[in-house]
Amino acid sequence: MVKPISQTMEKTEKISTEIKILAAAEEVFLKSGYDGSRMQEIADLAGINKAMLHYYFRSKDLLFERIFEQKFSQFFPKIQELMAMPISFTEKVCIYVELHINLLRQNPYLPLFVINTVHKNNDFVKKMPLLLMSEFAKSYYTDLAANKVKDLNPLQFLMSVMSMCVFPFLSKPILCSSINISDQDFDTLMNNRPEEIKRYVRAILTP
Amino acid sequence: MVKPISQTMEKTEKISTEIKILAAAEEVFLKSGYDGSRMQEIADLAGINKAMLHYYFRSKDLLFERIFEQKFSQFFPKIQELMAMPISFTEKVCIYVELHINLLRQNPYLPLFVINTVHKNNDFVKKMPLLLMSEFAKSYYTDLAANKVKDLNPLQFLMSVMSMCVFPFLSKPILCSSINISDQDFDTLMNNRPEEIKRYVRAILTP
DNA sequence: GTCTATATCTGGATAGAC
DNA sequence: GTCTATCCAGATATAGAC
Repeated sequence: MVKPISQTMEKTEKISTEIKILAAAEEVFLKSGYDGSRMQEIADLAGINKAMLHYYFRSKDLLFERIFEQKFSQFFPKIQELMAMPISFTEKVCIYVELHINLLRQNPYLPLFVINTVHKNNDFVKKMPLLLMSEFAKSYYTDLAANKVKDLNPLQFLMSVMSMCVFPFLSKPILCSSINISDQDFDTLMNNRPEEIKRYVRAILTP
Repeated sequence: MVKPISQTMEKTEKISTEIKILAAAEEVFLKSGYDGSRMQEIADLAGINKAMLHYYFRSKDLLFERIFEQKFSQFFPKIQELMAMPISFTEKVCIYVELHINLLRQNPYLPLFVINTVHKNNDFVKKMPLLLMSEFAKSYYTDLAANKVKDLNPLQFLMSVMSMCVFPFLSKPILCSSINISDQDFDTLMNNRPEEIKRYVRAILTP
């Protein structure tokens, strides 16, 4: 590694070039993906020269990897504390729904970006620790033993909950065109969505 | 239009070049999208020369449009007859689930292809007639008046049903990596999925 | 560290022989 | 209709002055 690590943060007032590049790269890559993004576009947005991108990150591939690893870890909300809480499976799922939808409302490009990248090269995902499902499943079986939830396939169920959270953001353009609604309408829809999903979750899980 | 229309179908035994190109283009574009696809790759797969692609379809854009329009119309299952049937809303939704999942099992690349294309250029979707939602909603309100279904937001509900059908195919790589399952395991999961979703649908809709 | 200029390569598109 | 050869724009990457 011959990459410089930002070492002049305390001396200068202005934001370091490295940070500016990372911010610009994030914006461009998230909106357009790897193939659709141009180094020139990133340079323009960062207000610097194309050559600087290579000076700091060597290649488009390396810059992209840096962005992806950072964003992928944000794709699912943090649920460690959630799992440790002394609440029922149903309640955990309800809180998860709220966390995930709020996260996606703030990062609407995240799902398509992550899915496309993994689809093209699933080596990316192999490096990531992803124990979300199994953590949830444990909690489910505890409550099943206590007869607090209906007997079903937890994998299918959790897949369904995630689907209901994530898919609307992926299909937004089709949805808005097909039923002719505006961006504001969509936002209200997503604002009401956690409550709606939570009703479904309770209807499905109640024994 | 100076494009030749395949006129030698009845004389020759061999498949016309136009058909071969379309088949190859479909495969490549579906797997890699517009940006990720190369004209050379399509030519190789069709077993012909790159120049022929331009002879028949003039440009990459036009060839892509041709493929997209054909595939987009397949993205949602045909539901006209379904709507005309004298069955309840709940039953219609259940049949829809089965139709859509079977369709996607046969065309697993379709969702990502359609979503990416529309995301890049939503002019594509504007040309398409998409009255799936409103047809379903009408049926819902009929049954609501007869007290046969619970009172809820039909748009949110239908969005949820579609999410549960489509999203697993989009997230397959992440899912398989994260819980460490094989392609066969995924296929069994999708084989069982319609029954599982139909259980959820009944639990949510039953008053 | 930052710039300009340039090298190099890739990929879509065309010309022209057959 | 089909091919080979080639053109040319656009994009990544590097060289070298400051």
